[in-house]
Amino acid sequence: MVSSKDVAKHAGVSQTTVSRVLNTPELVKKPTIDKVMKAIQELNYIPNAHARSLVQNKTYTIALLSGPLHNPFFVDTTTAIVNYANSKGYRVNVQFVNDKKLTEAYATAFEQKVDGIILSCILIDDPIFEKLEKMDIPFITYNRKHKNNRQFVEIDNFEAGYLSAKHLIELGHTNIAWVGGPLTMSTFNNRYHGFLKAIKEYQHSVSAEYIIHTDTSKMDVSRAFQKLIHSKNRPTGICAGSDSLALYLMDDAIYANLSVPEDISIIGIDNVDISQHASIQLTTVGSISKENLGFLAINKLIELIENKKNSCVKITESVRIYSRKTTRKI
Amino acid sequence: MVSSKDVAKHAGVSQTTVSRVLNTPELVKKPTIDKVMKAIQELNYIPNAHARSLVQNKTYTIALLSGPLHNPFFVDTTTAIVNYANSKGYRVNVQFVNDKKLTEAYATAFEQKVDGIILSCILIDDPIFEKLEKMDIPFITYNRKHKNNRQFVEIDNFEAGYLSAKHLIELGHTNIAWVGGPLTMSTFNNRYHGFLKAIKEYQHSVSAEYIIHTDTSKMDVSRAFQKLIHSKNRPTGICAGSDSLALYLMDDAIYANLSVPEDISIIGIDNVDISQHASIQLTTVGSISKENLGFLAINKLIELIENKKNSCVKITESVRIYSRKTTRKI
DNA sequence: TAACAAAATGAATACGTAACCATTTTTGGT
DNA sequence: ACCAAAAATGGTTACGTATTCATTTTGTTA
Repeated sequence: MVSSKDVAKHAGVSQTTVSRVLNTPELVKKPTIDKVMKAIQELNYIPNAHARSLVQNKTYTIALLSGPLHNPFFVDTTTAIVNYANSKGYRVNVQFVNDKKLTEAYATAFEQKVDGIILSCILIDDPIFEKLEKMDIPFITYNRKHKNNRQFVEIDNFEAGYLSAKHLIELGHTNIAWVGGPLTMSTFNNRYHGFLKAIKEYQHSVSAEYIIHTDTSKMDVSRAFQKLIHSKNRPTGICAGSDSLALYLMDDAIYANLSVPEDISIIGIDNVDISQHASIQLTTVGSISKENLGFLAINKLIELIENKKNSCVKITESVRIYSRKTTRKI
Repeated sequence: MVSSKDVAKHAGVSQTTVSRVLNTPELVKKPTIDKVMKAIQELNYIPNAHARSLVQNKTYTIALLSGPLHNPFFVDTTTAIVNYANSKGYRVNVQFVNDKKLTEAYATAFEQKVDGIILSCILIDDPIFEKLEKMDIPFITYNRKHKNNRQFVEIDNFEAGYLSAKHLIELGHTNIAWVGGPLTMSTFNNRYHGFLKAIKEYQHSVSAEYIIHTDTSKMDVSRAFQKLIHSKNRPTGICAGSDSLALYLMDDAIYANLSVPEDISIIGIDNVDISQHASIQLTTVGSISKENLGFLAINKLIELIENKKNSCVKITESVRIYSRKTTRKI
């Protein structure tokens, strides 16, 4: 591999000068710069980022621990995160974490000595959190958060759940189901409690007979759906804990020969990009702001990295209903 | 930052021994291992991957230059690539490349001294190709390929285009449009020529009045669609150059109050995961094999990296029709 | 032209690890 | 108990860069 020493020799200067040409050319005479640049071209020299990291203790690398892309929420956030980070000169190490081997994912992130970590997949009570804090690397969570989280970006999950239920109630639904993910995740937890609040507000007229907390895999959701539609008192509307779940439910509904929303209304939360597609037109609750949650988070993370200010970043975006075609008056 | 030297001092051994405990523990006595491990725990030591890279000239990092995730094809491939690479102990540096700043993307990949590069975004005539070869880093393309490509994984694009047109012809369509991406990309190029072949085979009875090669952005596709439906002789079926384009076209069709497939048939190519969703059920052409194209490519790339065998990898997967709900008899 | 400041360059070093070679300790066979 | 071989450990170096400090060259002023 051709190194800066090789370039130096070839150009008849010191390695120091080569380094200067690349980093502080204003300290180098023009003819010297030319000589060195010529040598760089001729030898096809490319500086080694690892060696630089070693001496500068700065890697220009960020670890992203994302949920899987079959969840469209993570499609949107991953895009926003990677693109913004790249535009700021950072490389992004991506891992798609299933909650099983989270620890492993962290390990590889730590070895890289990344400048920062951005993650979604953390549980309210996750023991990994303390390890993260010990690392003394800036990190931020988006979407989900830990109970002790100091840096996070989320939507107002409680309000989202509340608005979701209220939307169906106001459309006249009186038997509403909840299908959400594990309550160990802050998102589903808060959304569910928001949902409950709305139901309770209308307790005289509305009931939620079916509350299902399921795993987020397609199969588990299908199982939940089957349970729902074969129940004696089939709900007329389902509040899904996320758009991803809502899409799964729509899939199940259609394959069960139920029309959405004619036979059953479905509402999601997150307002993922794909929910707007004409073939889907999912009614959902999402951030008022157009800024993607991932963008907000990576933005703040890079600020933390570069300013080293220990300021707390706690962002909770307001939400609103995006009323589309998967819910209807009853 | 705590280094192996710190651990060594704390454990009363040499740095060499610490290194051995982590890499070749079979060469170290049990009690010594225990001492060292204890020190590692106590100091919360994590080895520095960059330093290791420097001395071993091996980074366990792969650069992935993918197309954007709003194209569902890249959702599927990115998932497959990242997950497989991680399972093999490789980190993946992801970049979502728009064709403008491709060069920049390569630059950062090169600086990382990655072990290998996996990329989709390359043009048939791309000048970057020679730089890539010069780098002497194993690389492989998936989906698209360069005219001189030695390592690639693709589907049989010509056949795919052919089957796509043939499908509509056999359904009785006689006025069929083509909406594809730039012919500078091997995919669209071959698919288009396959399409043409089918049209020509039935020349007496079928015509393709509208051939549109567009950019792949939503807006450009919409423009193409508008042109099509406002034409004097509106086609009854559209062969889209990819599922991504097909989905855009479906979106446009529905918003233009045209039913798919009642008013217009649309067929894609790629058989992306989302095309199976009950709300979409896109008829498409895709690989017969269940193995994702990205998986095949990363698999081969890691083989190339680890065996250093210079064998050519040229994989062209056979394709078939996946007949769903967006095309109909006429 | 001398004197001195400023600009330009170079030599040596550190970063954290693995690898190589040298040395010490242990083991096993007589 | 002794010796050779094997096992275990340590000292030193290299990887490729940026940085610090020292030295040389250039430019400016009296």
